[in-house]
Amino acid sequence: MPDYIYKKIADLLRKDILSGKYGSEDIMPSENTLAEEYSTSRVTIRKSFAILAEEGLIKPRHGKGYIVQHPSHTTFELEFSDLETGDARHYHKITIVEPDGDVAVALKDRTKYVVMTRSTIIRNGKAVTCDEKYIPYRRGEPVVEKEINYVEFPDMFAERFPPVSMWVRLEVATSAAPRDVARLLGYAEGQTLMVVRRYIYSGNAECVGYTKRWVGMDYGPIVAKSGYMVNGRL
Amino acid sequence: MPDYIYKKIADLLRKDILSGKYGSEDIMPSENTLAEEYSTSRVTIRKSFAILAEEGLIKPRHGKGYIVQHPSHTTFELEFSDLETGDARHYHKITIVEPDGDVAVALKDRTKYVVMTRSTIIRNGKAVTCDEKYIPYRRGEPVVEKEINYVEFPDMFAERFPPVSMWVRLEVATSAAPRDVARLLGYAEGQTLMVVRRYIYSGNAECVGYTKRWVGMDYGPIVAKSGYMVNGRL
DNA sequence: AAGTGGTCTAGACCACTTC
DNA sequence: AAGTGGTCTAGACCACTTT
Repeated sequence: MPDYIYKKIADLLRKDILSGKYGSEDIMPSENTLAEEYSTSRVTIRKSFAILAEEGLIKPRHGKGYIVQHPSHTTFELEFSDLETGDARHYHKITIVEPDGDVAVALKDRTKYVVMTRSTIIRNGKAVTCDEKYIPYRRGEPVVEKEINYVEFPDMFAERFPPVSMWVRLEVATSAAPRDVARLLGYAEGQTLMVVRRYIYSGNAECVGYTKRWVGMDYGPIVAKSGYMVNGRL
Repeated sequence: MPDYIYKKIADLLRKDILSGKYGSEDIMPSENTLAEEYSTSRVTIRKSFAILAEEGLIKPRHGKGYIVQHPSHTTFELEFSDLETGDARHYHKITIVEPDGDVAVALKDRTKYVVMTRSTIIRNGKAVTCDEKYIPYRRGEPVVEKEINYVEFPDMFAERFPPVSMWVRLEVATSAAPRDVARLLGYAEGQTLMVVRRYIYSGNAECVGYTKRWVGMDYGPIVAKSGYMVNGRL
């Protein structure tokens, strides 16, 4: 829609890269050359190049020029949130337990007690995941009401930590379902299921939360995407 | 090291956001205000804001101002490549087969024959994954030598498609291991294993390749990361 | 020495939002 | 009408790379 100069030029240059006119390791025309060619200022050309650089198509080299770099497709973007659109969540259990096994390892035995929340995601009337959340227990805090209201993790910790200083490690693996989980999802005990684990770390590298999602066969795969987009479309 | 003005100001503003001085939904001081405050030009302030916007900490609103946005940690970055450092790859089989089952679905029955390559990744003397690759067969092309030499997918297709116009869909799920796979990885037939599938699409949305990785228990989890980085460190 | 990208300035006009 | 971000210009000086 907009006839912005920098955008137009970026589109033209991108096309030249995608079409193969400029191949990998080639050096693009210089900023000054293009500024003159398109009768515009150098700043505008820089803005066009900044777009392509952001997209990973070129890489600037001081004193040399912009070098064409075709992407290698080894980095993927994965979307994963607690709330999936159209799904319902059922809460089954909220208890205070002593951490053991992977929970103790994840939270590094920092606290004697953790709040454990167990819930399932219901899709088409069937439980497709079994989610467990473990949060260090703090004496004197009202537990049940709080935990049940917060579904998204960042909110959960908003009052304890500045949310922006947290980060999450996500793991996907398989594991044998324990009795409770198997029953909720309708499988035999010991059935191998996909498990998504999340470790929530605070800014000072402390693990302040741990979640485990047992994924049923009906849930579908975990999906990630990679590659080069044009106009927001792959 | 560098005492660039725009970087310094970006650091100061970031600190103010992380410390909570500016909370979510707050409006940052205007470009003109900050330009005067720091005795610099508006363009330089814009550059500082551009950094924070790129990091996802603020969002510009035309006519209003820059609005603080604390990240929600639902997007993860996943690294996945054929070559893992320190691992060896053994090739077991290269055949030309008629696609059926998931292979036929993935490649949409576009070709009568596909080249199937089966290999395993060896770690500490043990097969930890079983990888299968399916590529549409083109009559008259030298198959075996080519396929065995190319391990990374982008290279594999470099001569057929401009690599930059490709993208990859990655799926993680579980599935029962067939006989051949189970034998190679040392499990019983039918054992549930984690499976990573990749669909390689060309620019015109055609699926031009399909890979399946059966992941053994010793391989470790698929890992992704999310969160806010400062100075390249989480 | 010449050319490149990297930073920075001091203006200008426009589109959008709020009062 | 006033303030905001969005675009754009025509210069300037610097650091780096190549010749």
